[in-house]
Amino acid sequence: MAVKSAGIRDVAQLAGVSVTTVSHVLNDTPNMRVSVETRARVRHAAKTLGYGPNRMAQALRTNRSGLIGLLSEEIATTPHAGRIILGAQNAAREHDLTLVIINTERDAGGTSHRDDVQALIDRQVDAVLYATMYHRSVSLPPNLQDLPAVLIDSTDRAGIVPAVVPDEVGGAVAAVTHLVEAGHTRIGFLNNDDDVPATHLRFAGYRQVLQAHDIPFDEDLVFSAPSETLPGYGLARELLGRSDRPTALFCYNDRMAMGAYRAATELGLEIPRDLSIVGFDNQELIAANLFPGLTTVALPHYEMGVWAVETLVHLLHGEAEYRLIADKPALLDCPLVIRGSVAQPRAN
Amino acid sequence: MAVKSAGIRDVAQLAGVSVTTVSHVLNDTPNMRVSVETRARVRHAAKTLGYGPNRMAQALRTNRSGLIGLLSEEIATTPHAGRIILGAQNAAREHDLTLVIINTERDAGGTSHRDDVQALIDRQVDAVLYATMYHRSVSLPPNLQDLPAVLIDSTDRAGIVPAVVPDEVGGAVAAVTHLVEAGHTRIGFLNNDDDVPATHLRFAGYRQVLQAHDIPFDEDLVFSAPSETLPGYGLARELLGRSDRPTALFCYNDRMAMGAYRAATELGLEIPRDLSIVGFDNQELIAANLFPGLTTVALPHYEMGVWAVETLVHLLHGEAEYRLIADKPALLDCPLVIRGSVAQPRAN
DNA sequence: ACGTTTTGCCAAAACGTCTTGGCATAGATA
DNA sequence: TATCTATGCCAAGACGTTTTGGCAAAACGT
Repeated sequence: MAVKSAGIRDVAQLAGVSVTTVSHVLNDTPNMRVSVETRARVRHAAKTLGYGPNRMAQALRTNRSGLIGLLSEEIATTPHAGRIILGAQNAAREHDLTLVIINTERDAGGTSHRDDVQALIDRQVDAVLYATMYHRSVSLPPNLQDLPAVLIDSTDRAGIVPAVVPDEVGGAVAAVTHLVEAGHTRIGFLNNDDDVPATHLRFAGYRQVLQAHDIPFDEDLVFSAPSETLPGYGLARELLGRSDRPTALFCYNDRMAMGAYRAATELGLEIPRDLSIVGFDNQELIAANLFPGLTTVALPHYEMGVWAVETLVHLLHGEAEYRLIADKPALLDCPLVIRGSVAQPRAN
Repeated sequence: MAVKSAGIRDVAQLAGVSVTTVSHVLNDTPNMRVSVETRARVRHAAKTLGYGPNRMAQALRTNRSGLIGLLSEEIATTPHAGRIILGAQNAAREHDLTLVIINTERDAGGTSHRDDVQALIDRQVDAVLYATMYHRSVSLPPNLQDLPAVLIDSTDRAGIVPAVVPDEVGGAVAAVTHLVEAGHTRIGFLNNDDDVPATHLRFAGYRQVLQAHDIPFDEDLVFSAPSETLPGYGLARELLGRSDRPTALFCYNDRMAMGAYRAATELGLEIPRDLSIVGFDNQELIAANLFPGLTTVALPHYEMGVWAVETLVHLLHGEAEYRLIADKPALLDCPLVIRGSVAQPRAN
């Protein structure tokens, strides 16, 4: 079945040179001394034999496996992880690296995470990507310091490892600005009640926009609850039932927005005529399938995957200073995705 | 940074034996001849040094990399791919194999898929998993025959490669039976209109249940449209607007079911009191977030990932005959996930 | 006591590549 | 012409394992 493929020796023989020369030519060894004709002959021979280097032998000799490990929480639960993988994979391929994936449990106690990292180290990965399911601050397993690493969607509590996270504030600013520019001034905010960065940062973005537009902040317009559909429904029900109800809602995430849709329907409010809504996360399955489509903010999962791999490559090539990058987490843009849930407020 | 770890030589030295002996002991080489005491000494030495074998050297020597490639379509688009990855990864880990993932484009023309397979071969994977995004029949790139392979969620048009797919008929039977057992006899079916296996098989399951329960098949209760929310809404609207409307709906997938929910709401039908609905796919984001939760059929993505890896392992160990397995695709169970969208039909 | 088997261990080769330190020849410099 | 430098190439060792074929010593059989 598996056909034994040509080795460097076969190429050497066909080209009539030594293996040394073949290696030099195919690797473009800096300041090698091989005549132009010989190079051509070698390249030709390699091509006709369909030669590809044996990665294992290469790895053994050079001590670089070309593998990079992606440690990802809960791959299954969310499409987000998928986009990270996709971005990382594409970037890796660009640099002739191979992505190996290990799933890890979110809140596994004890040495579980350390074991996962160790599993990757045992497999000779050159570096590791550590991706969490949502933006938060983590304390890292100690053995992660044994090799280059980059954090995705989380920051190192100790501030030692480079990290990339979404620009939550910017995303919230984009969302709320969109509402303000449509003419809204009474904008409710259905926030998450977990103590995670996103909670505070999206709220900060919300306030920032109000202030920039001289809209007074009204704390009666801000409610918090677990970031699920049902609590979102409950909150929206309450907020929209009031006589001085807001004309627009900014929701912590798309699931809460989904709940708000239901509340609006039940109260006889038509979206976006009577109520504008903006979500966060751009969960296609929800946002694109609601009626009307939910205008929301996209998280840059794909881009974070790419960024992380690119950064690793720089690190591995020694082109970048580890500490320098680790200093501040990189912020990636959260673009607004406009669908159909925002309109001008109805002239009373 | 990366600490150079102990090699087999260090272990040998510490234990006072030759590397040969160490290798034998640690690999449990069949009918090796090493005294019990020596084994203990070697094991102890290995442990104290924290020895782990260099996989690259191992791979080079044994010509087995321990890598298995997962070629997956459109990782990003769907959580389904995530569950396949998760299952495959867990099973791989169980067998001390490492999963490397390559994303491929769904309908990429030309030699694209062949190139993807080649990329994996070039990376010395021992075998490959080929996963498609939804159940269908494919023609495989020729170089996939150069090494063991298993198909996930698709079948080989040529019938050469082993495959595992969901038991669509069984799933549909479970869904419709659930409705029948709740007392429904007028059950509408909102089907997909693509010519893919699932379309025909789920329909077959639907008919099968009717027949088994002596319920006459009424073709006016079966509608087809693209399997999206909006078409689902349209179909449901039409079907439910009629005077002799069905008391229950079986939907091709959860998105169509989501559309049906909306139609029901607009027509003043309360789910499940006035209308029972069963979906297919168990897309958590939709099914768990609708009101009430959607009873639906789960696809065995995780299980297919596991099955595929297990099968590969058997193949690699030569414990199973390739042709034998390839003969018929394996069918995996599609269990019913009961939430809140089914009830007895209302006594008129 | 002598051959034979079994037990316990090891030396050395091999896997396919990269890399160091050469050695010739040709051209340049004196 | 004699020396020096640059050019073009190669032999051989190393990376860390596994595996083959052995060799002593101990155990066994007669």
